[in-house]
Amino acid sequence: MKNSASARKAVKPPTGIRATVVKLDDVARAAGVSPSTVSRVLNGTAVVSEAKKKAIDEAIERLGFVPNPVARGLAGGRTLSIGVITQAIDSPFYGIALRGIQDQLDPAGYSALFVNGNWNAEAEARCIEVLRARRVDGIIVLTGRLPDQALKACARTVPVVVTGRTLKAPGLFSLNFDNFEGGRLATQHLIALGHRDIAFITGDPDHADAIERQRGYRAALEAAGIPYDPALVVPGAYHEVSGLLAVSRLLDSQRKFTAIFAANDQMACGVTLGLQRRGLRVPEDVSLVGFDDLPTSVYAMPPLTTVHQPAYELGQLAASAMLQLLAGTKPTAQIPPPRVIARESGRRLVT
Amino acid sequence: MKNSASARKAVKPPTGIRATVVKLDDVARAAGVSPSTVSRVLNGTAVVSEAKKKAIDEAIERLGFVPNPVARGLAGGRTLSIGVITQAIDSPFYGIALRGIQDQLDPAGYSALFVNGNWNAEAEARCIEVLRARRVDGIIVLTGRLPDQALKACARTVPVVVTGRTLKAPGLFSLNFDNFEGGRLATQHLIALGHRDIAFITGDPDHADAIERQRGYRAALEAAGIPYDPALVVPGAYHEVSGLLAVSRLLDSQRKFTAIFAANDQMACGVTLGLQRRGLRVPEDVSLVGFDDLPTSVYAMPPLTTVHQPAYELGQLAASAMLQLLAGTKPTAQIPPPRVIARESGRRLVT
DNA sequence: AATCATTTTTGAAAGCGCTTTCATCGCGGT
DNA sequence: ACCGCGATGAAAGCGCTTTCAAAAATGATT
Repeated sequence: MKNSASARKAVKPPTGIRATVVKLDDVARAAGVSPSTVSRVLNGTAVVSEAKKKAIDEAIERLGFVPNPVARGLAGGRTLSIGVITQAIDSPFYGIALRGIQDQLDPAGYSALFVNGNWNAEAEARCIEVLRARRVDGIIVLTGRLPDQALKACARTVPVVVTGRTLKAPGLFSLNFDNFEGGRLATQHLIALGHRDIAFITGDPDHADAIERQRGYRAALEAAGIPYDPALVVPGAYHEVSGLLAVSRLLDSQRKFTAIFAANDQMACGVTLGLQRRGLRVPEDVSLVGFDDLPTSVYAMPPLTTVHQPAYELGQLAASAMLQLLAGTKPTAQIPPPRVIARESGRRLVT
Repeated sequence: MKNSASARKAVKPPTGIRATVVKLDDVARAAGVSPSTVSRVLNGTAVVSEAKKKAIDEAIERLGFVPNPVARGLAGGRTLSIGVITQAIDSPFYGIALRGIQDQLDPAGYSALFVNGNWNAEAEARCIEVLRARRVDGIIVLTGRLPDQALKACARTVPVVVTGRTLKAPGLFSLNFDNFEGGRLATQHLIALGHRDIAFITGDPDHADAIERQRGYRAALEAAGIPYDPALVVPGAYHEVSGLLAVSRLLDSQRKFTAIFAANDQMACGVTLGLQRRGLRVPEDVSLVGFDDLPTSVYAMPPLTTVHQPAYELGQLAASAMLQLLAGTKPTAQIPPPRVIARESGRRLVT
């Protein structure tokens, strides 16, 4: 019987450095106060006399005490962790946003817990369950397909920040980028360069932003008095191959065009390749505009003209809105408006 | 006095849906057993009679009980979460590896906690502290700059899987990609195409893999009897701009070359642009080979010949090795060997 | 200056939901 | 009837937060 005990002892201690973790009680003893008081200064839950506060702070410092987030989570509720539902952690666009989130959360002592929704409402619902089970203090949903209702319901339990849609509800803050305006601007840019036969490669029609961008395209056309021609609009799916495919469909259709607006940079990338495969060059033969302004787009061949979308800021704003929600203040963040970044893939039409 | 109590009650319940969470005790009561027994079947910690086991499973199912990971973490030790130290969550290469990790961990019920080391040993050390404070069950370190010693020390407390280096220690498993061979293969490929004046753009010299790739470059040269010329080797830093800069330095040096091997795809991307700025084309004037085989490289202009590095598998392997470590079995995973993917950026040298 | 009613500050103790010892209870073997 | 063994339950935490009540400090009042 003794053996098993000593065996366990022999297993745990080898922790190497600092096997014994300092806990709140140690601090309390060292500072000559009760654990409750330590907890109070730790959380700022109540007023504590200057003297004790100082003694406690000192003890914490001296002992190198770090509160155990797990215990805090169990006892208090707060786990100092924020769940982030991303659709694909390896997406070039969202990856940047995630970094923005982390950079904002870290200094506040919060950790982010990323889960992948894979553009699938059901998976997202499961993600929410996982996050709730883990007692996250808040949930940030990057776009996604969860019905608005589900989000609102969720927001009743835990603060929620959602991007990619506009939604009002208690405990819920939404942050939306003006995709319509972005699409309009991109198209207008092409029109200003003298183009009139502008093809549009749509994004995945399941994404609200894709639809908005297309609306922008139509609006710009209309404003310029150019009739909307469905033959110039080909469906894409937001990834490179779909751009490649789309452009070859476009070429096969025989409908003449001098410019293409692709609903995102990844497709624009595929478009360039598809064009080149058919002996057409960007921008000599066809002008091309993308959307997103991925970091790689600067180094595309040719460097891609595109609509800048502030992914990093998006993440930062979402995270700080969450922090505000948690602090009880009403977030007011706004995503900066879209703007087109003219590079070399677009050129004035010479007749 | 009563007020404050009722006030609190009035605040909590509005939880909306399923305010009352089912807990282990409820299951125990429903199944007519003690909490201990429920815990036992939950964890498979001890043998439980078929009858009770069935009753418990049924109760769990019926009540929709989900164990609280936070409580488990506090009580038992296991938190079912794995810390992952990544250098930059938005890196195109590591992003994919992260997905591999998640895809492997999720079905096992584990969650990944990502923290950024930013290629900085100090930051990584802090990451480890954070992860330990959060009581993660294991730590996966993707490359990084932490000294081997630190990792070994850490492995004494918690299982560690590290990539990008080869290291033996108890509780530690390492997974390394053969960068030397990759570099050799890439160079050899160019040599086989008839090139002899092959420039090399190095990666960040602080990364072990960068050095290995360069060693591979030299080895291939040597094997082919081509003298190593330092004038052909220019420093890069693994990102696009550095490729751009490197190539212009190369061009300025007047040293003639017919091919370039860039230590990663991102720099190759910058190289293409740099070359084009000087009126040179890939592959007509210069053949180019990259390293990594990023998903975007297929759609580069021209599609990039490169050394394939299995990022996704890397993540998967690391994660399953961790799972094995946790299960007490010795992981044996191996990263598949490098191979070059010939696309259009390399072409036979015509004299 | 002494007294009493308040308001603050503080500590004791009861959890949070689960795991894990430790002791107990049956039960077959001899 | 006695020993040993496997299945089970009671109870003691894990490290912290939070309630509740006691103690100390404050101020008003005579």
